[in-house]
Amino acid sequence: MLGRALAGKRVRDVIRRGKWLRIELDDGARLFSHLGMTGNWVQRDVDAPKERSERARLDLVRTDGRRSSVRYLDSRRFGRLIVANEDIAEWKKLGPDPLADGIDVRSLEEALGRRRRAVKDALMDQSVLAGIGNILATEALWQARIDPRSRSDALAPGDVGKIVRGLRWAIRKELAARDVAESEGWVDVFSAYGHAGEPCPRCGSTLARVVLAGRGTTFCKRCQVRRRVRARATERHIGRPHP
DNA sequence: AACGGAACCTGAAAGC
DNA sequence: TGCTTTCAGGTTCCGT
Repeated sequence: MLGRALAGKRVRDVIRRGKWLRIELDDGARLFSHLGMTGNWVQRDVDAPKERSERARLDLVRTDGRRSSVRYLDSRRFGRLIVANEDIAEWKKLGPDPLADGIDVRSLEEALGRRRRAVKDALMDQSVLAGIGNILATEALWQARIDPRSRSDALAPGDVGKIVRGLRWAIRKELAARDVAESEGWVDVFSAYGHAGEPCPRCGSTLARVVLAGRGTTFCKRCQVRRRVRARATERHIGRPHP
């Protein structure tokens, strides 16, 4: 399956957008990889034995002539590996990638203003921004002092700017933690994520946990303020005096 | 169209 | 010491 489509070919390009990786081969075939929750690519010796959660391996010859083996590990099997001859739909519908493209406040404002879902849910929509998941959305909204349950279209002027700064802060923090952890283990640099029941690092109030769009969501009820849609009277609701 | 909830899996940690 | 429950960095499908 994978082997048949890939064997003997040369890797032309590897790029990441959001949570997807695209490995392009010299004949135009592409291998798409999504890690799901527990997926990971690791490098091993060519002779290294198969590991418990190993789902795939690519053995290759590097440009310096050395042989190398990369293994795809994924205990929960939520990740995906897809071979195709053109870009897959999941790839094509990805929104701007914060690192590759930057975040444009105006277009994010527009995308969020079109949705009525909870703002945290909207931020995790991969067509809004590529790569934002539960951690970054949770941390960014904590930093922005916005209640994650606020409706996306209820954000006030200036809120999207705060969210963008929150996202940049969260991404920078997470990348720095990655460097420290050196791919092994997990460094907890989070202010809210995973700290439900503990004091908010900013105001000391106890962090709350709710479920939003099926995902655990931690936030501070005191300093993350809920935005509400302004109650706007429409002609249907007012104007005509009852007889 | 858009929402909530369940399903897909395995494993670690907490609860009893 | 077990046995059960809960939770997990994500996405997709299904019913309302």
